[in-house]
Amino acid sequence: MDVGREVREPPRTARGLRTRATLVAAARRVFERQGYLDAKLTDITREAECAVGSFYTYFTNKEEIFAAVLEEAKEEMLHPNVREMTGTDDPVAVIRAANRAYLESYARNAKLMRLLDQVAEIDESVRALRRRRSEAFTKRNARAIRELQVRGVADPELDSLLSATALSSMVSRMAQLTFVQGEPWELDELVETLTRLWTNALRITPRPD
Amino acid sequence: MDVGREVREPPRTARGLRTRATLVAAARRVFERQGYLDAKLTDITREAECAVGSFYTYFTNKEEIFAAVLEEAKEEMLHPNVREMTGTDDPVAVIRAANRAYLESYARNAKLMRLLDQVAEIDESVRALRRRRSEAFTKRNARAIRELQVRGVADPELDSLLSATALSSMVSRMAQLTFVQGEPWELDELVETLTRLWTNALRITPRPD
Amino acid sequence: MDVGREVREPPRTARGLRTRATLVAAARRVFERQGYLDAKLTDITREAECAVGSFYTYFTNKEEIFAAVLEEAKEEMLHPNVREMTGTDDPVAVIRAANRAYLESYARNAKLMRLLDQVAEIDESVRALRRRRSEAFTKRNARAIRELQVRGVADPELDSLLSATALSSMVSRMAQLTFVQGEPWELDELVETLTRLWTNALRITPRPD
Amino acid sequence: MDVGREVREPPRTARGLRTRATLVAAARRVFERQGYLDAKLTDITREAECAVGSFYTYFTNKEEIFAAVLEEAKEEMLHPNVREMTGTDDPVAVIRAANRAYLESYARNAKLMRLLDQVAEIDESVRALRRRRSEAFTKRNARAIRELQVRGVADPELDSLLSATALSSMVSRMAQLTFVQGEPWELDELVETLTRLWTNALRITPRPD
DNA sequence: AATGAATGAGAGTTCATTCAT
DNA sequence: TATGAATGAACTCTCATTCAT
Repeated sequence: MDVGREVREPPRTARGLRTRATLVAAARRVFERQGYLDAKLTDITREAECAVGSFYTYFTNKEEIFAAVLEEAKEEMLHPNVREMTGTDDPVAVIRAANRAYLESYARNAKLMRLLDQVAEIDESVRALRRRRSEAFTKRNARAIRELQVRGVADPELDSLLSATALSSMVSRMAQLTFVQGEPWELDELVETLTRLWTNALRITPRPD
Repeated sequence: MDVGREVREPPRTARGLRTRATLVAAARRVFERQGYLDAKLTDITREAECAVGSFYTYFTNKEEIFAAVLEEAKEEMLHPNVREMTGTDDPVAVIRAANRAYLESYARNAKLMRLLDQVAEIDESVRALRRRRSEAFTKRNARAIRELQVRGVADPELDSLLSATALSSMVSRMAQLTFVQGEPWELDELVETLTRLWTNALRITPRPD
Repeated sequence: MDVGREVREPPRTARGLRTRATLVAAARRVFERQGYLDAKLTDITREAECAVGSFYTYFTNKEEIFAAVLEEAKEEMLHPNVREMTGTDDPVAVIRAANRAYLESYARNAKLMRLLDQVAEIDESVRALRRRRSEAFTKRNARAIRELQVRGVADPELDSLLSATALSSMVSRMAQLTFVQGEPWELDELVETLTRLWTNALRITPRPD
Repeated sequence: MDVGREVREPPRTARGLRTRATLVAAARRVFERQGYLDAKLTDITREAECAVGSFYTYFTNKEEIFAAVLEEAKEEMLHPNVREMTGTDDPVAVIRAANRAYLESYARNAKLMRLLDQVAEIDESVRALRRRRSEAFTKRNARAIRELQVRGVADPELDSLLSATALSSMVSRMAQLTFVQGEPWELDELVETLTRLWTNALRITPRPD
């Protein structure tokens, strides 16, 4: 995960691939069950039903297998590009769809998201990874806001990037509170309120036509 | 910190009080410098220039001294009741003042806030403490929103508690991004944009009078 | 032993001094019994009847306690300045006395010398230590040879430093063969033959007076 | 290497012979580069570009492949019988030629000699092998000394075997200091001084004829 | 109250050797 | 024969906690 760390060679045989995959899957279960800190290497190898030494055939340490777990789970956590999916131009509908998609994805991967929160507090490189991902998401939102401003349907006074960051923060933090911390909001309720706050905040006006 | 944990008697002598205070101060420095996890008890006693054994005269473990550090720093982190301070009834001015006060306080205590983030990921009781504090803050905000709705100057469609939570989340997360993660926003810029987003989101209308 | 290695603080109490000394004595026994490589830290603590952790109170690793063993044994291995002791000016007698002293000291410390041989092959810093010690010895001998050459009683063709090194090497290697490798030479026989070879080699002539 | 150790069958196929030879050559490079102790079996197989398992087809352990390396290098390290080569009867010339031959051979094989030193400290059987070799050499020298004594051209007081051992030790140790430890003596200087010390030591007198 | 040495469970890591393919 | 993954005993080192002084 860290730069300059020696990395193990990838397995050359089918058997090796299988063992490596078993270890990554076991690691994910152990991490989600016990948290990153309390997960010991032996917990992982016990869960994978293999010898300690086998761990070191594929990974040099806990960070590295955690990186592998994230790599494995990458697709599960991707934010879809909602605008294209919805096939509409109505900004409110697009924002609503995006919020819903984000919240549903968060709910599905709640355990992993919680894990990411924990590790991000400990490991600089995970923090960086996470920042890179959310930056991409935020920039897309900032571009969308700018377009709305140009079209004259959003508050032109707002800084688009800062606003996108703030509103994205609002949504992601609410997702965290709900699906990780266990605050008892309903998904529909969340989607509606967050969408209304978001569109109000941008002063999105009903289409003039 | 956790319920049911045996807790050390408070010191009875002046000397004891002094040693305890030295330890708490040293612990804060060590925690802020190394983070909670990397802070070893011996680091704390070395920083306090006292023997390891003395630690156990006042605390049973690291969690307990961390609780003492938080207790000590409580006042520093309080959010003032801005409405009373500003002496105005203009909701935008009040919100702007509250946001500024919050952000300034966060900036002042950035190291401690970062520490809290880290420990909250690890220790359930700190997570609970933190939730209690922000709940109090959020409820005050929810009440204020309700009043504005009653007065007819805020969007009546919004759920006041959920909105208060969401908007508070937005501000606190931006504080974290700026003062802990190091995002390069300016304080004034932040205050203005967040305040505008917040008041827009509530659709606060200019006073009818 | 190595430069730049963090070193443990010396003990502050009598009890600490005692434990440290116990460990060093135990280490010497274990090293002499099993050799440096086969001596495990746990062998040393078991021999010293203390916990593993106590080892690390005083030493950071095996090299460091080995250095302490050498430090402790330093005096035992010193080469006396024989010339002053013999109180004679007869070069043959002085050389004989020096050789005897050296061989007797080697015989007394045979186990330690063997240990030194072994560790010198492994640890650069021990090799350096050893070179420093024998250099001092050799330089003294070179000076003595030069004096004899000046007095006209030794072969003036010989390079004094190279000759001193070679003849010292001869003696020390014979000591090693006899007392470490177990070659069955008698001490007296060794003293006489080495002395005769040494004085012959320098062509020390009977005093002209 | 040790008696009673199970030894692998020699390879039966050409391919097997090739693999074995590759391993021995690789082992020598790895040993000379890293030293015996730091050479791991995987280092050797990696250097030989073959699988770990193949190692065990030909050797049972590290000692055995080291023995094979020595076997391979045997001829390189042989001490020629100089007397026959020089074709002269002048003892000084013969001794000079022998010393030069020895030192040149040592210089050529310095890396291997250093390796031998290291392994001899660790492995009893290598120590024995080495003793056998130098004994043969020493006995030849002792015989030569005895002849000189009989011919009346060498000090008759000296024990021939002990003297041969001592003088050989002197030369071999100087070779070690120079070509392994890096003492900066010149080859010619060494040859001359050692030869003079050696002939002086034996009190070799100019031929009476 | 203060001291600091003693403790030892527990974690990470290495690597010679085995073995199924 | 060749391959390289699998194994686990063995070792080093850490550090919270105890305890005698």
